[in-house]
Amino acid sequence: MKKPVQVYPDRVEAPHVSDATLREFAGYHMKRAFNVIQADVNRTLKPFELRMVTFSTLTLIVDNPGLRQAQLADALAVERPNLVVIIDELERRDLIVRNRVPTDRRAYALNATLTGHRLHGQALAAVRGHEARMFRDLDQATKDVLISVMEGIRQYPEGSET
Amino acid sequence: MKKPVQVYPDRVEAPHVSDATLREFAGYHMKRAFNVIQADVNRTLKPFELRMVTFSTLTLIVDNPGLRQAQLADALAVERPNLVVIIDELERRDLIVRNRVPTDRRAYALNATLTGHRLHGQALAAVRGHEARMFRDLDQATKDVLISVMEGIRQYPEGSET
DNA sequence: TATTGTTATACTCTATAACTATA
DNA sequence: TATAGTTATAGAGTATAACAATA
Repeated sequence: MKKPVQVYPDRVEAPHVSDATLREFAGYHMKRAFNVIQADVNRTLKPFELRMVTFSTLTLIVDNPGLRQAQLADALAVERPNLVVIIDELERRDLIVRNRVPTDRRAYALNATLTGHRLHGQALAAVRGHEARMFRDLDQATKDVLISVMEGIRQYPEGSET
Repeated sequence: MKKPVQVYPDRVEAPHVSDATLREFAGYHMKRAFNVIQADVNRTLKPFELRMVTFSTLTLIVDNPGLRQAQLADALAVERPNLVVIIDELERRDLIVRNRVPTDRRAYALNATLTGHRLHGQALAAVRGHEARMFRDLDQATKDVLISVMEGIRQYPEGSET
């Protein structure tokens, strides 16, 4: 079977696009790779009607019963107003509940329901499968290096222009 | 069947939030790191009134004179419809021009103007500064590993669930 | 005064269907 | 019929200001 012939008659322009300048930037490669990962994880979570952010949110609530929204927003690096709609969605699906905190009536303590725990267990297994798929070519040492580099970048303060 | 008991009596608040489950995922770390990078590069490009995507687009046009929009969209991994507004923006600012291709009147050949070349030169220097800032703690070997890992992930085909 | 959660809003990014004009 | 560029639209992600209730 032969390649489909792409005819570009007396084309002057290059048939292949050079991205030599962009390729020097690690940030460019990260964006491209992250898009692939994001798409794959969302595909993976689709059967559970979860997205990356709703899965992460549910995970933190499962792991930290009684968490408040402000703490959660901080842990997820999500703005408080944006978290509200995420919490709304999880609560509407009866995966979590907002409980009033008796000692501070401004705040809510967030807890996963039984349904939430169950769904989370299933989704977690699926996400682990996704992770294995995405990083199957990496030995553990390389993956550890990758994670420690990401960790280092994440902790740069906002205005760290030295 | 009884409802799960939701009692969290005299909890003040959890003093620290555990993200132990999420931390096992390289994809989670990548998201967080990429958000930091994205914010920093956009801050860096603000003086030029460019964003990450408009900078990348301008770069490819500078490096590949006469590029067509479909090739560009493919190279940037951006959908064709989304590229149109990006090209519109760059053209409105007189950074690039759409030239008709005489041999194929459906297509445009994209070229940077003198203004576009100049702005790109300045922006490129700034982005190199950003990159040095973000990855200042990495030796070149580690950075090369990072890039090759990202490259590998990026090239996974859409439905590669093995 | 400050904080928690909320509403409203806006801009960006991503994705798909369908149109037009050409090939 | 297929392709290049376009229009329209919709869903997410991200960010800020301002408000009510409470501390």
